[in-house]
Amino acid sequence: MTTTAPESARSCITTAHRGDVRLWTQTLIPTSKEAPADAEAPSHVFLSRAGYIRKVGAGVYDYLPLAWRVLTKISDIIRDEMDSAGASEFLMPAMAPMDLLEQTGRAEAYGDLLFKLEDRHDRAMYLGPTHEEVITDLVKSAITSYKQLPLNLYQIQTKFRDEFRPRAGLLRCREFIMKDAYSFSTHVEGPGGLNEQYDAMYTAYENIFRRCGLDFSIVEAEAGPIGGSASHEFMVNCDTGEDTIMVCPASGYAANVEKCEIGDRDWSFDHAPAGDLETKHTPNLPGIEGVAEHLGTTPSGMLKTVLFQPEQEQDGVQWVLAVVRGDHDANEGKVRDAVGFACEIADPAEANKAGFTIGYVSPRAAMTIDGCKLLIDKDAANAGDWATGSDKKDHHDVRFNWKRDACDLIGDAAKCTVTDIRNAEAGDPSPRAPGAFLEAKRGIEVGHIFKLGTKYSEAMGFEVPGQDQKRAPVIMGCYGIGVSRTMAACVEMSCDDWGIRWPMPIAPYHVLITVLKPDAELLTQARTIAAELSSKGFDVLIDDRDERPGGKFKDADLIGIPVRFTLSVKSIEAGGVEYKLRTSEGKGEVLPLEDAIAKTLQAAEA
RNA sequence: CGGGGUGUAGCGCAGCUUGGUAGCGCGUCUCGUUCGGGACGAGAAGGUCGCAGGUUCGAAUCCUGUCACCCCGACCA
Repeated sequence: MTTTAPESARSCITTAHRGDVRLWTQTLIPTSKEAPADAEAPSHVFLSRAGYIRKVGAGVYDYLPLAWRVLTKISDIIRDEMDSAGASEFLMPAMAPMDLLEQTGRAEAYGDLLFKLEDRHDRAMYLGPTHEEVITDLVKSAITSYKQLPLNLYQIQTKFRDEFRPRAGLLRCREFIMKDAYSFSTHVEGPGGLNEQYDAMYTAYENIFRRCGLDFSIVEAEAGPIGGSASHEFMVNCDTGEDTIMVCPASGYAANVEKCEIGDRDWSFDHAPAGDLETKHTPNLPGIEGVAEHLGTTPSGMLKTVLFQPEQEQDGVQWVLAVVRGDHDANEGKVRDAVGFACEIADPAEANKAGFTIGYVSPRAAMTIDGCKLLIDKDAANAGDWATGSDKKDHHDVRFNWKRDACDLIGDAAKCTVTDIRNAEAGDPSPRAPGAFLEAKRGIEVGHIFKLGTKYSEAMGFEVPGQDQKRAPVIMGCYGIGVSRTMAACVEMSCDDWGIRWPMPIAPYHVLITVLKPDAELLTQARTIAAELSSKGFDVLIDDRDERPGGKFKDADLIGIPVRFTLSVKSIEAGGVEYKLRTSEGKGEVLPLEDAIAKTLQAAEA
């Protein structure tokens, strides 16, 4: 059977909407003078006040028409670039049976972060925080040969994560919109391999965030299970960001502080003791600053011994003691890399039972307690005059000297390693350029790409036969963009005291026509101008409300449309419309209509 | 999950100590005057004071429980 498309459909070869014209009174833009009491972050305040979002519950928001237009524009850019990079859009369900997550152990790994529910037959279900299992299950059933790979599928969908503490409006919510893509390959290197897929996504992401008009950095992130530099984060640069990124101005190296390497530092245990080891009473001093002050030193003169436990049993190693300078923080990922297996901060009760005095652990505990591995940060492997815990409650030692007081340990390579195990800080030597120093910046993570490897395909038994007729697990990558977070991050990046300043590409409308006194004549004129702009592809919002000028101007600044045309009896008498960019100060200039449109085109090109 | 705090009109808040007619500002509606950067006057509507118990002649207020929300911290593919 054949069917013929109706005549009207033939002219509709594209559904991309450009050149929308909308009356303010025709849509819902509930602006307000005051923000909700709990809003602090600029994006939260302005998106609320400007009528983009509204809180439904903790970390759950309505996206009102203006917000939805922004999200749609971001999504369209994403689709365009993902499609160009060879990925295909599809859609998975938000809800899935729990046994999928149980196959990979993530039902437990996610813990309370997972929204769980039961259906009427008491079957366990969950709302997807991400979709590796669902897609692996799908592709496993559909892909039966290496000839069908590589493949990259993506979706734009609502995700659910029951965050302990949702905060800052859309920046950290429990329900949010995410683009997630998954690639499948039979090999890593070469054509069609994981690396090629990954690089294509890297480029697509660069294009996406650039086209959205964002100021962003690409940083190395905590690596996936494959290891190496297998993960990058895309960060919107902005001082209010939650994440810290480290950059080397000389080499261009940039990394999340969690992951950032530190350049080489000199260290040596060959320092003469400053005097006899002495144990001092330091009661009721919880913080390291307090202890340092009591002992007449500073945190940088102290050793901090952080106790880790292997996540899984390791032969011989039950405890990992990470020693860093008192003013530094031990880094879990670096500790893992140094010992070669995953560790977590030790459970205090278990540690105390094993003989550690949590809060007062010294490196020397490794000498008396079985199964200890000692890691010493390079900055802690120096000099001979440290203050440390003394393995006794409310006591610290002073004038600790590595060579004299822990000789057996530092001489035993099996038990003790000196390496980089702390978080990088501003001013640390760059790992890529000798003589250069790291700088710290703040950012908001809007994209993250991973080389997953075979973690999920192995757990779920997804293997395909290769050309050599051997079955091998498929190699995966996953690539996420927080769509709703991108919108909020953009506001954080680009706003002033009065409201939002959207970049042209993702602004809900390109031009706002503020009709000062919306009588029939001016409104007709506004529609004519809007039609003209629309024909050039601009989306136009006409403020036709019967409000006083002051309120309309305040609202115009608040909602942040990049170009404002003001239409009034005065401007018409003066020969045209008043043209003003949201980013420019003052009143704007009255121009003949064609000049104003020309300027708008210019602004769109910029 | 630890610590702190808040639930009263659409939004922001007072009232609670010492129980007795539920208030203010903004917003909304009506009328009038205004009209290029959040006007002025007059009038009006709108709340079972988070919920459930208890004490009391009487509870927004005191007691118990519970739920929701927020802040700091911890945590965060």
